[in-house]
Amino acid sequence: MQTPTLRDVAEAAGVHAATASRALNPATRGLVNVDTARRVIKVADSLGYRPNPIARGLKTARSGTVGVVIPDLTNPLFPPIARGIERGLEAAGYSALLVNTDNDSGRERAQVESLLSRQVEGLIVATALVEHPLLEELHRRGVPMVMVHRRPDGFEVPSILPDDAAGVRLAVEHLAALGHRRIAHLAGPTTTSTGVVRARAFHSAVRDLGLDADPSLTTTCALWSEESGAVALRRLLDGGADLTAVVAGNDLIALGCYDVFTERGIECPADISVVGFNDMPFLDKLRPPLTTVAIPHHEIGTEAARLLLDAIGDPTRPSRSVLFPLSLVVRGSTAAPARG
Amino acid sequence: MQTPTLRDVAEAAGVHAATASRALNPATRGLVNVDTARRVIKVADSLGYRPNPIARGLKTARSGTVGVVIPDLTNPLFPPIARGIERGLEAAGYSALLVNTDNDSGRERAQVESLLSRQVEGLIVATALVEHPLLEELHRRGVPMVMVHRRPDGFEVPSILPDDAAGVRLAVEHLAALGHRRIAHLAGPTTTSTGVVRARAFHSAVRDLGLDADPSLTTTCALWSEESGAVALRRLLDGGADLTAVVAGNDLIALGCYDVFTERGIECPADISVVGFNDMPFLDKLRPPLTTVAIPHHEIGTEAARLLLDAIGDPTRPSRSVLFPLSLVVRGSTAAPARG
DNA sequence: CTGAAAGCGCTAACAA
DNA sequence: TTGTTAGCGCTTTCAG
Repeated sequence: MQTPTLRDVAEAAGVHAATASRALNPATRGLVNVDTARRVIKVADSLGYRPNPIARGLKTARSGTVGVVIPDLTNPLFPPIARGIERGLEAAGYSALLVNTDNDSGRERAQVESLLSRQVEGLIVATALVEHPLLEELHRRGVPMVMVHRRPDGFEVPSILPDDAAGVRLAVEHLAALGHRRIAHLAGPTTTSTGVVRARAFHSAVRDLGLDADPSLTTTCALWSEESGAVALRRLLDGGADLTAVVAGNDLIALGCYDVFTERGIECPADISVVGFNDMPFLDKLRPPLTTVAIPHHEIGTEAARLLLDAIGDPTRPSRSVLFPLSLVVRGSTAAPARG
Repeated sequence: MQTPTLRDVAEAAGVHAATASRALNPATRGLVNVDTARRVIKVADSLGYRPNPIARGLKTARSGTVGVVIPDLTNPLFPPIARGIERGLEAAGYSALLVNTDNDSGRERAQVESLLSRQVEGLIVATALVEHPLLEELHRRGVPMVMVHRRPDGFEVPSILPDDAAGVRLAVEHLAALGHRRIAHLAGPTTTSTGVVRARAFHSAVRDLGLDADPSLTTTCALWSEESGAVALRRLLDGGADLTAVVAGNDLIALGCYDVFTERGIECPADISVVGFNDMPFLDKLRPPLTTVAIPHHEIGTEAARLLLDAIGDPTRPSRSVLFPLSLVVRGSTAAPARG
């Protein structure tokens, strides 16, 4: 015999299926005689009854699942967020359906449709390249939604963002405290909001701290990649930039700097200090271990889950966004400048 | 109006819902007049009809989903496997439901139950610590299943395994070719099949190649972790072991060796060469970049998906297992020994 | 080739 | 407090 159905339980307990349903559902248990309820529960238990959420979903249009849209699971940023989300959901009895989009808007649309047709009750979207029309359409359709690491510009959706500006400021303050005055910034692509926000924050931090605000100390990377970072630093150095420290747009860009150091015999941190951003895994294994700004991915995930559950519970609730504080992880790649 | 239902389509096309169903389902389309079918399809298309897989699943007990059970998504081993699985499934129109178990057998059981109750048609299990009873029970229940990176011992389940033995042999051969004769092995935990298999392969490789088969050159790590690796290497060194190279059970263990090198002023590869296993991300960024055995995770995932789809398609098909060839990625942590 | 009718497992009125 | 009756959206006999 296959997994027993509600009817089997009802029959075995000598009650009607509806009564069994009520007894088994904590929310409606109050409507049922305490003894009957107890009996039904016992029978269900002994039969190993598991409610079929599919059948339930068909009736209630609720599935107990939410969709999590991630551009690329192999990017170490996302797994901790995904785990945080799972953790945040499980207390409420929800579970997450993860999908990869590979940053392809066609795939993304298909995946989202598939999630929706599986009756997810809401979406957590962590994509940077989300195609706007899709998001806006979903929002109009009233799909509960939370964005992670990105805020849409046209409309109001709750979002969870790392406080990039504060993070960059931490990095610059740290370098300034060590005595650096000529700090360069290898900004992330201007096509990403993150890149822009961090660059802007860098400039205000430099200004506020009264450091050398030389425009020739800033350059932009074409991609968030090691190779782009290397290219950018070479460009700066070849242009004769006089710098003692670098704030990289993210860790990969910082890794690119390491490559240039090796290539040109530059000592880090003696000649140039470097700060990354993200605190990817294994950064502490580099030589020197990379100082970087850490993002609490797991907490961000948990919070995203909470916001989404809130939105599902009360769709009229005004959308609330949260900015997460970051912290600086000081390792070996930063030190006082060797020269004045 | 919400997403249109089959009835809406049928009505708009002037046919009965049953006919519309047949026309829309490629498998039954033959039973319907070609023109009618065409018309229905056109109407469905123009209405933006999406079949509700939940309703369908209720009837057919098929859901188009498979469950993927992963111990820890933040372990860089697994994301590429997950992506491979997704890729392998998508062609067949299936999608994957990912769950984390955190290596907790209670969680694992709960997650698997939840997957099953969501009508997944099969399971890809990548857990090392899978509690046997669960697996065996699932197997008895006839749940189609594929194991990744592990073979159950009591019963027959298709599994995809990296050819660990061949990988270890590659590592040892590489070191032998460089002139090493006294090679140590920091084995993974004996509680894991991987740990045991690699250790055994190490010993036969050493023997076959006529190297020094000194038992004092082998030790076992309590965990697959950096810290355990460091502890193990210290133990060997403190015991006065005379070695010029180390084959580590995996990359994390190799990283532990790096820590000991730093701690004790040992030069790598000049004093001691190290080979890892897995080719985690960013190993090329270490100083020195780690030579390691690479596992084709993505391909393994794709193949796992294929095997599972096969098993779902024909549950009687005899279970087939595949051993995946590995390759050695030579980087800077291995070189000829400095002394004879 | 197409329609009618039943039912997958569950829940939500409504009635008793 | 419990049972009856529908029906979620779809597929699948079974007739016609």
